[in-house]
Amino acid sequence: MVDTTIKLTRKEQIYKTAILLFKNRGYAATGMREIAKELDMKAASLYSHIKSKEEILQQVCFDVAHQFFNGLEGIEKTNFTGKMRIDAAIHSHINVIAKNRHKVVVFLNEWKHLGEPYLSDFTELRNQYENRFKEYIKYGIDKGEFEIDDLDFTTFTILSSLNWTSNWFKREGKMTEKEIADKLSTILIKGIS
Amino acid sequence: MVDTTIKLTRKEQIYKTAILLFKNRGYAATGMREIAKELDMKAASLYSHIKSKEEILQQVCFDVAHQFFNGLEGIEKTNFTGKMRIDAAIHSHINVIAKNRHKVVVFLNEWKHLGEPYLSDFTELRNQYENRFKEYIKYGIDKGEFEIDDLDFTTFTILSSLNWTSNWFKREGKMTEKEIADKLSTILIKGIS
DNA sequence: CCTACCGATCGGTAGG
DNA sequence: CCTACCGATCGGTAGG
Repeated sequence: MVDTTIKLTRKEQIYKTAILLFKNRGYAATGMREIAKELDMKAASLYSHIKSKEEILQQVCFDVAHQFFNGLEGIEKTNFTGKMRIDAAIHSHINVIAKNRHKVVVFLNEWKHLGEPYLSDFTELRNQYENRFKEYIKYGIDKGEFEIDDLDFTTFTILSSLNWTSNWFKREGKMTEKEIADKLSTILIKGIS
Repeated sequence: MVDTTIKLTRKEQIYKTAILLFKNRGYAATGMREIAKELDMKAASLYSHIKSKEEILQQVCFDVAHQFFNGLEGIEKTNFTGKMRIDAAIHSHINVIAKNRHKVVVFLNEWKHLGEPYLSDFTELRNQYENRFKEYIKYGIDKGEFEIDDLDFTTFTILSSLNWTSNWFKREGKMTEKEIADKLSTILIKGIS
C-alpha cells in the first residue's frame, strides 16, 4: 500500500512524498530538505523536476477540486428526485475522498497557503461546488421531499460531515467506501426529510 | 467587537493577537515578528510576557479542551434520556465554539504542532471527549431510542458536523447560538432515530 | 543529480 | 520595552 511498485517518475515520487508530509506536518512546517531526504536526494535537486514548493500545493488543490466537480457530472441532467441527487452527490464526494486519501486532507487544510491569483480562483471553485449541493437540496425542497427552513445551514452541515471522513479514512478495512457513503446518505437524508 | 475596550493586560493582548494570526495564517506560518508588529512592539519584547511561541498554542489547546469537558458536567448524573443527553451535549459543544470563535479554530487545526509530552496528553483528552459522546449515543441505543449499527461512525459524523460550524460562525447575526444548536440537534437526532 | 552558496527569516537570548 | 545579535533554517539559484 505504501508503494504500488509501479514505476513512478521522479516527479511523481516527489509529489507523493510532499503530499504525505504536507498532510502530516502541514504545508508551512514542511521543508524542501525533508522532502528531499525522504527520497535520498539533496533539496537543490528537487528543482530539476518541480518549479517551486507552492506549485505542488497548487496542483493538489486544483486537481482535487476538479475531481469533485467531475463527480457531479450528469446528476442534474437525469430525472432524479432530490433525494437521488443528494444521494448521488454524497456517493461521488466520498468516492473522491476515498481515492485521494492524502491529497484531500491537504486540499481541505492547506489551501489557505496558496498565493494570488490561485487563492481567489480556488475559493471561487469551492463556492461553486457548495452551490451545486445547495441546488440539489433546493430541488428536493421544491418537490416537497425535504422539510428545511435554512438551506445554507443544511448544506454546510452535510458537506462538513462528508469532509470530516477524510480524517479517519485510515481506519479502513472495517467499512468499504460504498458502505460509508450509504451510511452517511442514510443518516443525513433521514435527518432532513 | 474587535476590542471590547476593557483593559487587557499586555499578556492577554499578545494571546489575543496570536490566536487571530494562528487562525488566519496557521501556527507554523505565523512569526513572532508579525505578532509583535500588530502590537507595535519588537519581537524580543514579547518574551517579557510569554515563555515561547508554543506556550501560546499549549494554552489555547488545553483551555478549549477543558471547556469542552466542563460543558458535559452533570449530563449523565440526571435522569436524562439518550436523546436529551445528546441534545444537551450538542448545545454545550456549540456553546463552547460560539464563546471561543477564534480559539476553537486553532484548537481544531493547529494541535498537531504541539511538542511532546503535550501532544500525547492532548490526543488523550480528545479521545476521552469523543468517548463521552459515544456513551450518550450508546445509552440511547440501549434504551431503544436510536437505530444505529455503527456507533463509532455515527459519533464521528455528529462531532464533525458540530466542529465544522466553527468555520462559518463569522456569518453570525442570522442565527443565534441557540438556534444553531437547536437546528443541528434536530437534524442529527432525527437522522439517527 | 551534486556542491556551494544566496539573502531572508526564524525563535529566542543577553544585557540593559 | 529596546538594541544588538545568536545559530539554525528557509526556499531557491548558479554552474557544472
